[in-house]
Amino acid sequence: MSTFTNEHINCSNCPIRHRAICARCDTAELDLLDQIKSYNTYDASQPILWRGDVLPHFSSIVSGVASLTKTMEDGRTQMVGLLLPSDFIGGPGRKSIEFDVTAITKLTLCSFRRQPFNELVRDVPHIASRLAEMALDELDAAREWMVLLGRKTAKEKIATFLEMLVRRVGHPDRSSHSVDLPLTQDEIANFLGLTLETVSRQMSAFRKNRVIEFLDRRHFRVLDMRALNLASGDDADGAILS
Amino acid sequence: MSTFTNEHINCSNCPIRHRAICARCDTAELDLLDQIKSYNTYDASQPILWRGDVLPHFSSIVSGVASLTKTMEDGRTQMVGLLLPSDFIGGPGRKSIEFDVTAITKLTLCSFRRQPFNELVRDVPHIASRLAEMALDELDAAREWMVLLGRKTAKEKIATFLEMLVRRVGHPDRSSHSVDLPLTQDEIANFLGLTLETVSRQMSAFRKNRVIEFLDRRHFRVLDMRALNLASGDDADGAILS
DNA sequence: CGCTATCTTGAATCCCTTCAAGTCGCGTGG
DNA sequence: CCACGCGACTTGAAGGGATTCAAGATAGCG
Repeated sequence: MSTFTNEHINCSNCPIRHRAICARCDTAELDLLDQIKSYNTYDASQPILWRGDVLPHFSSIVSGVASLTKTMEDGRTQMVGLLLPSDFIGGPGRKSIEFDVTAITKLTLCSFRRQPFNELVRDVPHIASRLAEMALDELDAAREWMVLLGRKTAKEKIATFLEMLVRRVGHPDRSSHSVDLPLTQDEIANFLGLTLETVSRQMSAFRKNRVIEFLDRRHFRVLDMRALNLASGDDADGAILS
Repeated sequence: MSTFTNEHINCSNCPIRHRAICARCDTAELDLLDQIKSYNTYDASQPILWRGDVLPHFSSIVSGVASLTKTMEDGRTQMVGLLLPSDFIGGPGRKSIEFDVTAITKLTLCSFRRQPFNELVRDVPHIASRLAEMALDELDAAREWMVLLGRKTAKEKIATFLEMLVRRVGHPDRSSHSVDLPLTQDEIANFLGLTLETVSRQMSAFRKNRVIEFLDRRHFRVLDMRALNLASGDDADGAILS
């Protein structure tokens, strides 16, 4: 089970205060949210929700990484979302969830009770419009990922994935700092629609060509960002090479 | 260019009145929308927007079918959305669009001017919350499609696609009525992350096995819904079905 | 220091793609 | 009226990129 945290973090110190559902709320609106919120923490690899589960909360990720996956009857698994801080789970008019949610790293959620949260969405435009905006951002990201899943080669998939990691969890000062790689190769395979062997082979190829280097299994550094960009297939002149 | 339609359809007669962005609006709110709306029609195959275009409107599809696609530099194309009546284009905080939008059939859009629409989203909770809900529905659908693109075989992709058509554009009285197939096999291939040859082969296989039959190129009938459900990979055993 | 999860690498296989050569259906113009 | 042309679809054969199967290497942790 998850650990309920009595500690009631003050919103003004919250690391996702200006990116999450509450981004545009004033102090009065934060008070309303504060009355219905609670915190929960999960360990790495811990399941949070199963497909079909009733959603007791609308939750925001405060820290850590979670995955959204769907597994077919024969075991084939596809990750359909990588949830990072400020990403959310649930929504108005949603009693249950369609996917499995799993903590990938140690995780903290800020959760709002469903019923009163729905009322806030109904009554507070700052929350409803921010939620719409965030859902549309996620929708664009999901559609971009559909291009990767449907049309990119294994090499392009890996390059795009590494690029995304650098952009989303990398240090602002790009190449000189190491990037955290929170996923195993098996999880990466499920994210990219590949097998773990193919992920290993492509990663090794990038290592051999000195495009990336690994400090340990969980940390890598980009040595040649241009090569990575070219390999991702998203670049105009990327098609000319490779 | 699109044809501007002077005809000002009354919202109360609108075919998508209870499914679109305006679904929860009262008459006063409809009046606000009415003041900033206009209608446009497009011919089949006509481009509506290109990737990167400035979005002058937030638009709802009133009738017809449109596609949302992304094409890579070397020509590989992936459809990332099939827009049917009540689906929308645009959103608050979106000045431009990330994908190409094309009319697949003759199409009618109901469009709201961007700036005043954004103000309505900001001020009218009925609109903001409905928009959030619709965006979340689209997000779930996109994630479901990611499973198809990442993990399903060609046969499963075709079966899932046909199932979806029956559900979304088919007659309520399932098997006895023909279903409209608005896409060419090339477009289907781009939707499913396949080639048109593979689409043709799999369709032929279903035809030979008498799972479906074609009345003409644009209309088919499902002869064996159970076989289709089994082939889609979504059901444990195909047992529980309508 | 050994156990186990994770990752690597090779070889064979397979599903889908690619390339090629048609057929089909329909609107148009001679 | 029907031949023509063209877009859409079909079908076959060859090829290839990713998977599958199978060992083994590595590393993180007790």
